[in-house]
Amino acid sequence: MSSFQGQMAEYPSISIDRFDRENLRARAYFLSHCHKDHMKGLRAPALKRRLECSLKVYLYCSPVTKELLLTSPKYRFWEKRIISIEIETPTQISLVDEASGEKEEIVVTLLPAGHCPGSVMFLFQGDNGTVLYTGDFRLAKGEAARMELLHCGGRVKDIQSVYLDTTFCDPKFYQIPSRGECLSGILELVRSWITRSPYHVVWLNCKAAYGYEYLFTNLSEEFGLQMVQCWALGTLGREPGVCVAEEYFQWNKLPCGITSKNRISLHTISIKPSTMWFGERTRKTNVIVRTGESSYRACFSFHSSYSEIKDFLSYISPVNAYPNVIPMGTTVDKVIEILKPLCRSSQNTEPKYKPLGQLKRARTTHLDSEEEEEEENDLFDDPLPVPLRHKVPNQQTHHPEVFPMTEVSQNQPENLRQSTGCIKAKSMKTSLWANFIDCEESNSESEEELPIPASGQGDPSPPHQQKTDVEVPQWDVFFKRNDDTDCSLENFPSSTEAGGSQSPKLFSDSDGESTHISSQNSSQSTHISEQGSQGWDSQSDTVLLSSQERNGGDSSSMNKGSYRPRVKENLPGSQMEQNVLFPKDTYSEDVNVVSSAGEPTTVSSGKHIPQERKLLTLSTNADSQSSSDFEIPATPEAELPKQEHLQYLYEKLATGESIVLKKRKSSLLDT
DNA sequence: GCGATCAGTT
DNA sequence: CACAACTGATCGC
Repeated sequence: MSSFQGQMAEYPSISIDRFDRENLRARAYFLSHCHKDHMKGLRAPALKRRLECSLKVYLYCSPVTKELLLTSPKYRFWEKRIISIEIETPTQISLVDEASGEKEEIVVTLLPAGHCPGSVMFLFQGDNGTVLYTGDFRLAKGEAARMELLHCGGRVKDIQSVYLDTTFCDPKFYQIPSRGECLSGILELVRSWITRSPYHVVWLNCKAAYGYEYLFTNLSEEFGLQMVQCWALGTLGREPGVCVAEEYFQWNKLPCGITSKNRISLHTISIKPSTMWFGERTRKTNVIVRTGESSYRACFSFHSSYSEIKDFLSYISPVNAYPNVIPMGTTVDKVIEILKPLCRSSQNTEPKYKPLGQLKRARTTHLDSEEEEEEENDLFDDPLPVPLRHKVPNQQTHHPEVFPMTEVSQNQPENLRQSTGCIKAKSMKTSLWANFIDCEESNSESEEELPIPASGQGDPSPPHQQKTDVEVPQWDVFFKRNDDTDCSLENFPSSTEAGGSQSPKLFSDSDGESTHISSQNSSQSTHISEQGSQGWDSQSDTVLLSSQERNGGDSSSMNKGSYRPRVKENLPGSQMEQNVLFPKDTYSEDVNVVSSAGEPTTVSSGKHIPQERKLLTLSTNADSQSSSDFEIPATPEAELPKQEHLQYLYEKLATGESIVLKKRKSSLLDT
């Protein structure tokens, strides 16, 4: 649970993930992801009033987060005041103090955080140095090294401070199986069960949180599963019997495998995702643990493990690191004690490790007895004793295209945001729950862990530990841009007035290297700031935004076709598929049966379901969301989505409306 | 009645 | 096992 208070020492005029108290005075707000503990005060009357008075205050977040947020009526008042910023697109924001007129420029870059759909880290660059706020994150070892925009000229950027997700920053959480490992284990368990008969089903018993989309997507892809969602919090505005084909089972009986009124008995196992960890020396065991006759716990984590945190931080090697979270059972001091040795300041004062080779940037790496072990540490495997570890090549020139101002995504069809049943859902809640808990809790916490798989017809062999890393990303998609020599952001120019030249229309430098958009005092027009030789001219991929007021109406023309998203995390296909599986929030009434062949079917009575299709029952609570920023590699044939497509995806992601799941990802681009 | 907070639950 | 979110009780406005 984040205990970050919202402000960073270097840039106190902005607030991140906190919107109360001091933060009410912020010049700009940032939201890393849509989890409640990062949204404190976001819909409080105090902030609402502030918005009404301070027309230049905006909230910046990823496009997916924006959609997720706006799907809830409670946050709808933000609609005109949110500016979504594309992932990995450095964007300049003018922070204006409305009282004094004082202005500060800052460049923010959103980096995928791998925590939940839309989750990002914020990299801020400005007069007070470069700082990184991670929000909540789960990044595998080495992933920071693959993030191009954490680098500059082939080196990791000079980062002053990192505000770090330290949820598992405790040696007891030394290792958490990777998503790939966990997925493999779950896949195997699911496979071993559902292949037994058409009536063997799996109930994925997820708690109220979104972030499981990675799991669902992969499961549905792997098995072409039909998925029936059990919206425990009452998103079903229908009679239970209507939700699922009658010839199969009674909706409310599904999770427990009780024989349906009419005929067929289902054999159900429940799989409950939960975090499992392993100490440094602990032999990793199975990522699946049997907890009962027909219940399993499967490893799944939204946060980086202790070793992943250390890998991340030591790679970034900031001057300072501040914990955003104090894990249970530990103290701030203990966490800082862990973080400190990974920071540059510490290494400089007491170098524990003498560099043996060439460094592009002075950076020592300490030897931590409890950490340096076997294959986990790749520090010394490389030819150079202290490898740079960044994998950003000296790319060929890739001229950035004109990035439009990103608030264009404000222009969404209202109807997409208006999910059905948001009012009804509430009233259905009770009865649905009643139906639901009617089932015996096959995953009850009281169940003992069963060391030996129970026998019987329904007994799947426990899957073996998975060693395969199924999540090896295709990193080449990261390397297409060329800004190798583009370090200008590291030495961010002093906050100069954007200066003379102002043009009413979007402008792109002739050499394509730099496009700067800055909205000045006028709320009606957009101006180009010629940055001249201030260092800006080499800032490819930088979008300039102002936190000042813009009218929504003028932005649409800015977007059309001019923006070019990165492939990496914006995999439209996977988002779409995830979307299919995740009707949005409490506002969706649909129960979708999704077949691999296509037509997502809102299950209604009498709909025939082919027998050979398996059913995977998903139970989540209402806030489950679509999509994921997880390490889903780009499919080789994936194309760059167009702006319209992306917009469509973001909307769908947030609303969770049924999206036709055509054959595979690529086809989704064509909707 | 609403929101904030805390404790307990899942 | 934690996490994120929910529920209910309490308190103050």
